[in-house]
Amino acid sequence: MPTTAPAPSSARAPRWERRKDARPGELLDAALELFVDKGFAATRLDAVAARAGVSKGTLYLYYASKEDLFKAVVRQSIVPLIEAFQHDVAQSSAPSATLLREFFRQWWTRFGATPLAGIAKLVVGESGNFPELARFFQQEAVLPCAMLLASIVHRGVKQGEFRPIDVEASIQLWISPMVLRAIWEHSILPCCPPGFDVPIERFLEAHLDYVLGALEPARGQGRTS
Amino acid sequence: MPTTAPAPSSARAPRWERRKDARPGELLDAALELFVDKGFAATRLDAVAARAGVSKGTLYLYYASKEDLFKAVVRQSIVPLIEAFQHDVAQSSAPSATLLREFFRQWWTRFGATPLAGIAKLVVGESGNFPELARFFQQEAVLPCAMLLASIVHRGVKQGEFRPIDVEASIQLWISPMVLRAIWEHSILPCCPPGFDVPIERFLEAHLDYVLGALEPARGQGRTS
Amino acid sequence: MPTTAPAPSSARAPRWERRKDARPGELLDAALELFVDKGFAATRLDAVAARAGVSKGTLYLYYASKEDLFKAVVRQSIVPLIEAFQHDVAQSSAPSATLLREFFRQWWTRFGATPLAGIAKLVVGESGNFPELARFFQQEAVLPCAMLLASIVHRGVKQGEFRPIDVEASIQLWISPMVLRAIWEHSILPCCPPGFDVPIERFLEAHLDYVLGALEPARGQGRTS
Amino acid sequence: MPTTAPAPSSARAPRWERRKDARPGELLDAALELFVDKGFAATRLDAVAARAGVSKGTLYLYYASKEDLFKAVVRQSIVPLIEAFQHDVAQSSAPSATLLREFFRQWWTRFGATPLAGIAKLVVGESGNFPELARFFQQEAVLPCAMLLASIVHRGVKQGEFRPIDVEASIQLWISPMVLRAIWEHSILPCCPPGFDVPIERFLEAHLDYVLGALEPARGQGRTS
DNA sequence: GATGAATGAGTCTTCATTCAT
DNA sequence: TATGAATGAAGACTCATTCAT
Repeated sequence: MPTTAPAPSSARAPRWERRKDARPGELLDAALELFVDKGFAATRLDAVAARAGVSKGTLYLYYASKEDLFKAVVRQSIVPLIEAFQHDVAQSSAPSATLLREFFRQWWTRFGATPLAGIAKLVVGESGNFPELARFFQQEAVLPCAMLLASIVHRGVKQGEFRPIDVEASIQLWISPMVLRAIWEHSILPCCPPGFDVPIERFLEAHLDYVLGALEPARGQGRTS
Repeated sequence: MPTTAPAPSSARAPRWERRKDARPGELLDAALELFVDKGFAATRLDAVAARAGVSKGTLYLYYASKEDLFKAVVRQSIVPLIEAFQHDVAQSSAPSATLLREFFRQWWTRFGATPLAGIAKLVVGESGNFPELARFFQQEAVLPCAMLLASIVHRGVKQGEFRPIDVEASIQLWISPMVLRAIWEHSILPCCPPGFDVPIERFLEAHLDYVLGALEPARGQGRTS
Repeated sequence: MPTTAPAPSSARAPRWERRKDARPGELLDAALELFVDKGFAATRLDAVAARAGVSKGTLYLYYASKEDLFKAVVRQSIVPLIEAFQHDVAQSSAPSATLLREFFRQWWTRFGATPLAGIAKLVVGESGNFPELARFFQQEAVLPCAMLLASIVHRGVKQGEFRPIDVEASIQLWISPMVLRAIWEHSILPCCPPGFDVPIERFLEAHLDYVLGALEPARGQGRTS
Repeated sequence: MPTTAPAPSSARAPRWERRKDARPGELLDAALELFVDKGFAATRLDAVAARAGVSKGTLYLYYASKEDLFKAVVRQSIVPLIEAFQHDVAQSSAPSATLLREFFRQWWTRFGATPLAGIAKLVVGESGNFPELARFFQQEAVLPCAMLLASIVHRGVKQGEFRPIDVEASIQLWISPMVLRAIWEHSILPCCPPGFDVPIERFLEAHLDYVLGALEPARGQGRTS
């Protein structure tokens, strides 16, 4: 026979590969995208498996149920990001204003522009069905960020760099635009011709302007409301 | 007609309690609560019917499908609220600062503290599955509010009451805390012992402080960022 | 138009009928046959539904799960049969030997030749997976029968019609051939060219012979074993 | 051969613990227990493998399928027991009554008190799904026993030790208590507080009493039924 | 109009079996 | 030979939708 067909033993692609270590991460990645896009109930495990390139049964080797997978997706997306953030940000002795700038810019880079933004939307949307995830999110993502921001502000006030303010209210006010913009980019925006289109750079710039303006010690103390 | 049949409207007890006219609203109310709480997929029509006090089949006399009902819930919750808001707010010739205060306070009263807040959460959560609803929401709820706020600011600037600013960015920044707080109260907050607890009054006060502070014409013109 | 086609409104057979009251019984009958034939795990609900002439979903209107259906099958097959047996048998003041004959003949007519025989086989086979059913069977079927038989024997002994014996052991010995034959006819026999073929009449005759022989008061007291 | 490879058999620890020869038996033992307890369908091969201390894949090195394993369990449990029984019992020239006693006592020792009792329950329970096993059981276990018993009785009758009787019916009647008791101890009894508790010794004693009583040649010839 | 029994397509989950290692 | 990760067909169960009453 004149054909030069390769030996059948090595030419055939294996029907599947054994990738015990890599699988959990791949599954979580696939699941994350779909859960963020469609929510818990509307995500079919078939789709997750297909996207991860495995069969449906394989999912169950790593996660005991759809709910389990869902919780793992949320938990494992949050923890490493938050830890890195806490570790890296605000460790310096730079002026508090600089730290604040850094905080918001980093926040966007690390959360707003990453899957965590999708997770925020997801947790908000599913909180009615998975309250324990909402609690987890609050404890492990929201509060750490808020505390970090609060500590920067407190330091600035103590050192006279900032004027004294209502820190708790301010933190909510200042984090909100970041969080909502992140959520928006994973929900409304992909569906719509954007009404206003403010690029993130300009958005951040304006935000920092206002925040630092409000903290400026020189400014007249209080205003009649 | 010679028959002696009694007048159908009043002569005997009706076989069913209620009239055709009141039904749609009652169904929408029941559906709204459940959709907001659980999302589209996890809401069962049985539950909606039960809450509305009708049978499952009756739903189909008024809405052709679950999706239809869902869209009706979203649309009919938004439209009247927005219309009333546009009509009532900013019709006065009061100082722009006063108008602005009024805008935010009314916003909270009319949206933040009403079912619409739940709708916002719902639309954000379901945008992946119902992009046309997201578009509708953007067009009918988000943009009108944004335009209203923009018009107030523009007027203030033109009349010299406010200093000139980046209006588009500012609007996003200033609406965000309101919207996110509204969403939060329908998602994370009901599940959690609140980490920080800032009452809505204090929250609004601080917010207005910052917004008006940023618009104050007296203040130093710009800041290097 | 010259066709005489019947009016379409009345000619079409309805897609299904509403038979709320009759359904549970029909479902149980269908399930009984299949469970007895194949056991719990190997019986598919599709098959039960098909045999009952309904769709799979209809099963769940009446029984919450496969297990529920299974338990209902067992429970509701046993109770009426046993009650009728207890009520009808051994109410007479006939000679105890006559009563005894009647007991065994009725037992076969009412149990051995009815679905209950299949249930016995089924419960025995599934006892490992459904111990509470085994307990139920013991309490509601086995013990009542045993007590009835015991009471007949006790009466006969007290009245001098029977010689005294070990009642408990005897009851087991005397019920066993009946029960095992009943089980056999629902298990091994349908599969096999029967090795020995003893018709039920001859079987009962021999059985009664031995039982009454053993109870005969005239016979020599005891035998060296 | 000049290689310095160590002798494979003893020089290093084998990568796997056991040898090919012992495996099949160990697998069968593990499978027997589980099949008897749970039946065919409800027994998972995982569980069998775990109990045998091997991996699931290993099962397939010895048995081509679950069904294969099942049949092997039944077949290989029966054959040796029956063969030994046939070989040992009824080889003597003792009085027929003694032989009969021996038969029943041995039957209990060799079957009633061994795994074969579980097999009987299993085959009865699975006969609907595995009729060929039922046939096998009938041929290889039931009939041999019955023939053995029959031959003893026939001999006794021929030698005038027993009175003439309906042998076929009697055999069924006399084997039944043994078989049913054996089945019972592997099904209902483990689940229940026993209603009556007759120890096996007393049970056998009573049984032999009746059987030998019925065979007593002295007794009045027949009885009207 | 109103009901709710009946339907059946759709999804999660299990598990016997295969096969790369 | 032994392993156990991967497969995929099969089955229980759900629930939006229909329709006889």
